[in-house]
Amino acid sequence: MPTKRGPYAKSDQRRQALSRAALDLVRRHGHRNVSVSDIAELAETSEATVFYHFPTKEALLIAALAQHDDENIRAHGAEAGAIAEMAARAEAGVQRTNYARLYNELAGAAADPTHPANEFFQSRWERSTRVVATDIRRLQNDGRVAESVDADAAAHILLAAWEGLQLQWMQGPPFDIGSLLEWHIRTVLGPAALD
Amino acid sequence: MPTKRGPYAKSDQRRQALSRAALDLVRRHGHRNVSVSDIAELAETSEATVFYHFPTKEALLIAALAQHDDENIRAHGAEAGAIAEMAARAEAGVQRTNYARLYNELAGAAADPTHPANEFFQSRWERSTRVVATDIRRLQNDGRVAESVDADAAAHILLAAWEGLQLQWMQGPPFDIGSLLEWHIRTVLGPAALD
DNA sequence: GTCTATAGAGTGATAGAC
DNA sequence: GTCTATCACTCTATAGAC
Repeated sequence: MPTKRGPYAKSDQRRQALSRAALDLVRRHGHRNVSVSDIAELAETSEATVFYHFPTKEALLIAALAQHDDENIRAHGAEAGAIAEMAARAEAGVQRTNYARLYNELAGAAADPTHPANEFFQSRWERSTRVVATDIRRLQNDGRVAESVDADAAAHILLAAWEGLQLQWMQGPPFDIGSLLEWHIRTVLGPAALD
Repeated sequence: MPTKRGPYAKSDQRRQALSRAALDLVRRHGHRNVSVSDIAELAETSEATVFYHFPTKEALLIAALAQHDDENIRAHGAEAGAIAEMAARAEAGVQRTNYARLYNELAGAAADPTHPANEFFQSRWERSTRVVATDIRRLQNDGRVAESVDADAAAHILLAAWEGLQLQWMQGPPFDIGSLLEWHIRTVLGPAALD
């Protein structure tokens, strides 16, 4: 992995600039209204150059998702970042709506193991599950969740339900996602989990 | 809504033929490997004609999803169809894998309310929730599920978790989705729900 | 290693013929 | 109402210049 001062410094910088530009434009206009040449223009390079650094438009959009995660982790620390990432879809505001739409579409497309976003989502999911399971074990140590609860299974299900609920919520019509999630957590982990 | 003998008979037939051809090709090759002209060819018409009947390739693919549902409902009856539709993603085999990939990708894209597939998924989701909630109430009448369980909330959460699990399962690596679902149902509805 | 020029395929939009 | 011809745009692939 080359660093900023390594032999691939220029490529790294270009890729970064392109990821940032892509994320910026996606947030403002939505990924369907952004063309590769728009991104190239904002990053002050040519469309052809973009396709030297990224094989497809999709690959560039995946890099934009990763860029978003990086920003969150940088802003809130690694663990907070991992939790924040799970909440990404539930966030409000136009910026995040457009981001979440890209996220959802790529998450669906990544159901194909050969899809370039597959690896990204797989490791993201794995990280999220680990963080939540750890949190559940902490609650068990505190005596707020019964020892009989299978922390891994519970983390798995809680995240899956979260994911499904957020997708459904974005497809509308609106419903109270917060209370449903709370109800679910108390049902799975026990009534004292959120106290 | 014009019927087969109404004034738009020809258009209806074309649309049907195109939906069928699209579904057929998607199942065999995956939607990313199918071009509109491939579909036109199989339906024995021209690419330009396809774009007269469907505004975009995506609209045609949505019609293919609906075609799949229609076939299921015709084969298993309306209620069985509604249940079968929920299981769509968990189904095995190459045919259904390719179908499920299209389903997942469009479901994610439909998180945008302006997306043409939004209405399709919204009504599908509404139907599924209704069927499952009804089933839960039946179990309550039979005394196998406690009356204290909120049937609507439970149906909501069970379907959301199902959706999320299946998406995650398709993104791999494999895990035992069946036991997780069973565990979840027993946790939410009570231990006797599946007896 | 980095970038450009260019050609090709696929998609989407339009005007007009039947 | 149905269909065709045609064009513009975006994305992809490749060969080669710097």
